[in-house]
Amino acid sequence: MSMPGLPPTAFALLGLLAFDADSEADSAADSAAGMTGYELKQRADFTLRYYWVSPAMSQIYTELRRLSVEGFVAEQPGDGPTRYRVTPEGREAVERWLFEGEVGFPVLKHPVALRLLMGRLSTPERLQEMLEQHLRDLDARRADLQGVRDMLGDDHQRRYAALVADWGLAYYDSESRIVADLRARLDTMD
Amino acid sequence: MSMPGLPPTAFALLGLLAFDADSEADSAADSAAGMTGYELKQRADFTLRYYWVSPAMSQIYTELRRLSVEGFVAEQPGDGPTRYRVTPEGREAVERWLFEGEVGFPVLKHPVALRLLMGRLSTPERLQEMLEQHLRDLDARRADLQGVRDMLGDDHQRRYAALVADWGLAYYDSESRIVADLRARLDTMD
DNA sequence: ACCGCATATTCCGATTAGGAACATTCCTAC
DNA sequence: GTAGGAATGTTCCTAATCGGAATATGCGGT
Repeated sequence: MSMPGLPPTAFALLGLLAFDADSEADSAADSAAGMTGYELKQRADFTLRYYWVSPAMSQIYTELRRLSVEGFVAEQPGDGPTRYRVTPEGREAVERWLFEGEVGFPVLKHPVALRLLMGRLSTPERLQEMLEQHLRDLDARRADLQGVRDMLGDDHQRRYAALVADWGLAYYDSESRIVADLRARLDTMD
Repeated sequence: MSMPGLPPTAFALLGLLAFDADSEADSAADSAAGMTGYELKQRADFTLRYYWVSPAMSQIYTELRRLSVEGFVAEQPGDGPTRYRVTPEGREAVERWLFEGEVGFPVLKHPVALRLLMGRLSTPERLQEMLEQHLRDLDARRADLQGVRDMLGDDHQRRYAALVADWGLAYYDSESRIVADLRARLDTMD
């Protein structure tokens, strides 16, 4: 019950497992219950990476073991790979976590902004190039996320995921606009 | 010369030191040259935290020692605290780093989006509350950054810092707008 | 039978995070 | 002046996290 100890990533994984359990409840005849660590990694790379981090494999398994100790997930070592399911306690724990304690402010690690900050030590041409590249990266990332958004469709089960995907898309659009403006300002700066 | 080894934070600090050196060159009669680790921490908390991380003290001193080994900063152990200055090699290293290699895409750790993603496990009321709190946090953060921006003024030396600060302000504004829209959509969702 | 690819898990070293702990100096109210 | 507290300056420790190499094990195709 040592709530404070679990890192957000643990709850994120727990959330994915809860989601998976709910989905499988519908498409009943689905072979095995729960997910393997590998599958969780896939899922995390697909959805989580846009708003959180894409956890390393090592971390996935670390968190799974920890969640298992807490009784929030149940391991099912069949003949094949180990499958993990959320327990009722686990589900309760995520729900509690969702509205408990400090949510905290987003942390941004923005290598482009960091370099622009030291613009004096570079040249306008190089900075323009860097921003142009950033715009291309933004386009690519936006396209990826749009793919995710399309896949979510208007399925009621996934409406929150869709909401957050739209948030992300709007963010990328806004960032592109801002960077375009910056490029214009850079031109008239020196 | 082991360039690849140095983490971005090291270059960020090196950049701050370079900036400091340039500033002191103007206001000549400034007592001691260079900065102490403590001062660097302050400076980092003031400017770097908006686009990068606010490095822990331990990390500041770790990086300083590493930079010293590389010959990118010079330690000056006077009678008081140790002061650090960029060396010409250090300055060269930042400049090289600025246009060399992969810049990389920003990484966002967004606890609010993460929780909204699991909205199914919460209630609309709680989610609204969370988003409202996020809007308040955004306002506060924006105000802080505006303070930084005001301090930068239109000093030619600091024009890039000002540019990046404006970027940040535009980002906060956009995020606020997006979240307000999300709140409206949430109301009509269930 | 063999190749290659996706799956599945463990392990390791290096970084990073986040402060506690510890001095020292500086300022300010009494 | 001086006692107490705030700011300065540095080290140290523990945990978390990263990032991928290493290692299996199936499974499908030829």
